[in-house]
Amino acid sequence: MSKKTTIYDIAKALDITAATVSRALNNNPKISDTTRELVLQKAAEMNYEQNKLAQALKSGKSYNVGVIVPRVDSNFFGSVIRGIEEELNPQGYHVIICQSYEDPKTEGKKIDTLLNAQVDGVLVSTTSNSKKEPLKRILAKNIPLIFFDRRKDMQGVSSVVINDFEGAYKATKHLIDEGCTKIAHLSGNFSLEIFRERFSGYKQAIIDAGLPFNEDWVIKTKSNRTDGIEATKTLLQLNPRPDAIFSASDFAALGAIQEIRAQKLNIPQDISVVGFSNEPFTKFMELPISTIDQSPFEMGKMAAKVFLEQSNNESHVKMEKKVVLDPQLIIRNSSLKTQVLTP
Amino acid sequence: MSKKTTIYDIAKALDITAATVSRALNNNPKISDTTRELVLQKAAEMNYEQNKLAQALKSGKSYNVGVIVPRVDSNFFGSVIRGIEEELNPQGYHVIICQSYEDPKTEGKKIDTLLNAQVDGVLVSTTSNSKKEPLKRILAKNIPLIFFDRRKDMQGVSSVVINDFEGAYKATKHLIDEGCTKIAHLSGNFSLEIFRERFSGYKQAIIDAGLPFNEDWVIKTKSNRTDGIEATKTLLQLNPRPDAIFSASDFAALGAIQEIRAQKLNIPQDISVVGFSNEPFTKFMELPISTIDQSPFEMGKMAAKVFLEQSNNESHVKMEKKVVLDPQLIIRNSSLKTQVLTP
DNA sequence: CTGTTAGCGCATTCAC
DNA sequence: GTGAATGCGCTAACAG
Repeated sequence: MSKKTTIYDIAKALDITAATVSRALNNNPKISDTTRELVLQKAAEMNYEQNKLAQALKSGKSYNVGVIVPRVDSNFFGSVIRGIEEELNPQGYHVIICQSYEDPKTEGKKIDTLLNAQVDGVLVSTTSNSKKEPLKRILAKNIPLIFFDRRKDMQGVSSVVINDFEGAYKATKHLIDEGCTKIAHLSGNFSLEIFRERFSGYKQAIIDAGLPFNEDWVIKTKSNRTDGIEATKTLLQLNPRPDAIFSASDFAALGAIQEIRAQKLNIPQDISVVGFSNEPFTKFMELPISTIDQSPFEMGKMAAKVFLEQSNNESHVKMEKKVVLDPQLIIRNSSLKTQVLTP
Repeated sequence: MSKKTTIYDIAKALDITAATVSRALNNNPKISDTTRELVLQKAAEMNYEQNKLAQALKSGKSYNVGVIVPRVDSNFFGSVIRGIEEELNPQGYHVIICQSYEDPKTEGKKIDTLLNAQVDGVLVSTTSNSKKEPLKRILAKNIPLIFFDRRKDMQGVSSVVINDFEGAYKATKHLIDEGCTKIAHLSGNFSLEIFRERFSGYKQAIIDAGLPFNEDWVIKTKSNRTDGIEATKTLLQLNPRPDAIFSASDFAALGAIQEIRAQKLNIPQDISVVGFSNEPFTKFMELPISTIDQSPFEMGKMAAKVFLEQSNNESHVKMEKKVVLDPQLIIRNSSLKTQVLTP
């Protein structure tokens, strides 16, 4: 392996100084076209490649941003990350991925190692009970911190989320429009704002429609199939029995559907179901599931854009920007009584 | 914001020299326990945090590894990345994610920027026609290069893949065991080794069973639903009609199933279907799809382990390690004629 | 326009 | 054991 060539090597070869080489390479105006050409040519010839590390140390800018998500192997976060990467890479930034595994302690650790690594920004989707201290350490260093999807109430931190209230409202309203009057709700962990909001949207839609709100019809579940099944078992024993289920998660909705069918009830005739997240499988089912799309890809791009803005903002005034994306209701056969969709 | 504290700051505070501080912080044996304690305490007190960038520049080790995948928003690659991250993070490495979008040119660019960023290793799942030059540039720098899932034939490069031949063979054999004799194959892009291997495995299983191999029953498709539908339309017009379809992709298998049902044929009675990849949706379908699991998580962990080995290998002997994971056949109702599975 | 000097923060010689 | 000096590779300030 040939040792890597530095600007000194090419300076020596051209009998000029390293500073000049640097200038040529960085399109510094204070340099003659001829020497610039010379340097560029020689650089190419010698297979010169800039050591970003040295540049980073010197400039204090690493061109790395850290992204912390609970997990990367989920459709939602995968898509968000794709959006982030797609937006940041053309700007010369690299994306460092970290997983918190929903654990606040791990999250804190990852934040610290990212900080050590001198990242230029941190984008995070928080865990259900993130500690603020590590997050504050980011701010203390004047490094842009952006929340996406799951935020925490912190001054000076921008966030990109969807309007979970609105999404839930739309879903519930849709069920009401389809003639449902006894709408149950599979809710999530209330320590996460997103689930509180979805619950509120659900409740508000019911109240706005003049329907009675029934505590018994709200069941907390984890976002998985088995919890959806269990909760639905409970719901189906109720009297009167709900005629619709709005689930705050697609996976729980899937469980609901399976349980409903196991009990030989018809969807959507007997019970309509709407999920949340637009997981890929909801579209592929034989009975496609109505759901709320969170546009994760756009969320990622938007989070990246907000970071870039913040990053380029020279002034030391902390700006706090809240971007709220509009969720989209996707109506499929699991909730469509009034007409049949053509696939 | 207080300026970040360096080893000089803490040296000054203790009236010793930076070198000593560095030694204390790095558990260098040549230092007295007392001063070490003193330094550690002061460091904590002053909120000292090591600047990995400076360390990286000095040591030549960035503790960053680059991972290049066609896309990050797929279950398979998401899981692989999770495995990689899970294995590498405890060792102090950060994972930088790049997407090639299946484009060899983009792939080359990402490789170069990763190289500039001084990554300590590159793990890549190649595109269908990756150029070797950028990949060689990695090797030329003596940086470990590991292929996973999609490899390229290159000397001195380790790889972690599954045995695609075996997977396809198992799937086809299973269909034969179930009594199918006219087995069609939805194949993928032959410029990717994985699809060539799957085809070979399919063909071999048929030959080994003494069944006739029929060219017409092999159709090239992209890994998506619509291509699966189109190909299946063609297959169903054939005479004799195939009684099974082994698809090299779950998405194409899904399309096949939808088309078969659209034509009022029964699965698996009339036609059995087996996919490939164990995408999450295959399990959730009302008619769960038999498929081949590629254990992406293990693949990621293994790729990371191979990197670590290679990285710690002091000798300049290039080692080439090939890890081949065993694919697992997952039998579900789309191909199970002989008995009914309890879910 | 170009050369000189200095420093980003750290770890590693070499002395003592 | 500890201090002094040096360099990783690059860029910026200041001269000229």
